[in-house]
Amino acid sequence: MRANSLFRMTSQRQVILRELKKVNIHPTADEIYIMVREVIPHISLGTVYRNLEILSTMGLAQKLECAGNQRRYDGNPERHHHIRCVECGSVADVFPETVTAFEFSPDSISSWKVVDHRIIFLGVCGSCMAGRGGD
Amino acid sequence: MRANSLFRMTSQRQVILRELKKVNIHPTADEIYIMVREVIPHISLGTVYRNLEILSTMGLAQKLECAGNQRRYDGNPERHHHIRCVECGSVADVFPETVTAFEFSPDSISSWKVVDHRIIFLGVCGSCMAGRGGD
DNA sequence: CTCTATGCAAAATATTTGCATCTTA
DNA sequence: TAAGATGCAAATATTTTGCATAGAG
Repeated sequence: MRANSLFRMTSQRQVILRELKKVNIHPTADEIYIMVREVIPHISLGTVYRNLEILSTMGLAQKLECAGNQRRYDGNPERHHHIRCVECGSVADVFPETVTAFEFSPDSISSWKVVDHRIIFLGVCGSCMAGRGGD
Repeated sequence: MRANSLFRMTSQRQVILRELKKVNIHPTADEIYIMVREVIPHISLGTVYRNLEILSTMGLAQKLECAGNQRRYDGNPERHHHIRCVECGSVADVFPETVTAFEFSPDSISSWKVVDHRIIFLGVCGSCMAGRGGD
């Protein structure tokens, strides 16, 4: 992918983006591959990886800052945070409006130019709490 | 690794922890492997992976919440945040004292029990800024 | 037409695991 | 001396890439 590429909107790319936007589970590349194959049976996993990368570059999706060991993708390109279940690993969205009065002193990292930040909340999701018997 | 294991402090485990604590680059398993081999030439990469996992379980080190594609480890088990360079991928510490007046309304994630949070700052590190010609 | 994108398969990375043997407690 | 740990190598992911061909603009 060159710096000045003109990206084309192929049917594969459209379907990958549409399927990614349909779900809120922040799927891995492999999970997206499975979803997209329902629509384009002969699509290859390589194409899925390449397109997720390109869609992120285009600003139409995003690679998650973090989600355990495997890379996950988010069809919502808007800036937001996430919460991950420490028991089952599921990931949900936390929108910035939720976070109030957040400030930090950039002096402590003065040799850096701070551009942005993302917050990862850790918690226990509803279904895992239920599984624990409401603990 | 069983739930009730009694962990033993082997020389490999000691050296891995000591080398990990020496550096502040938040190394990958492979980088730790290279450092430890200076001391224990015949150690295996599998042992390094197993011990990093166990040391994290023991609370003597931690796996980083996030650091791009490869897993990274931190010899400082205290709770703290990180900043990652968007250009070169290097990771530095940001201690919680830096972050003031941080609050969020847990209502928006009411079905979850929020346990903790980590902040990932994104920025450009000193050397990448220098490389850019001060931009 | 030109240049990007695709499918396929192989390669490159990254991490985990089985097993015989060694060590710690 | 029993249970955990190691080294080695093979097995598993996971992600990237080369190449001939197809397709978008």
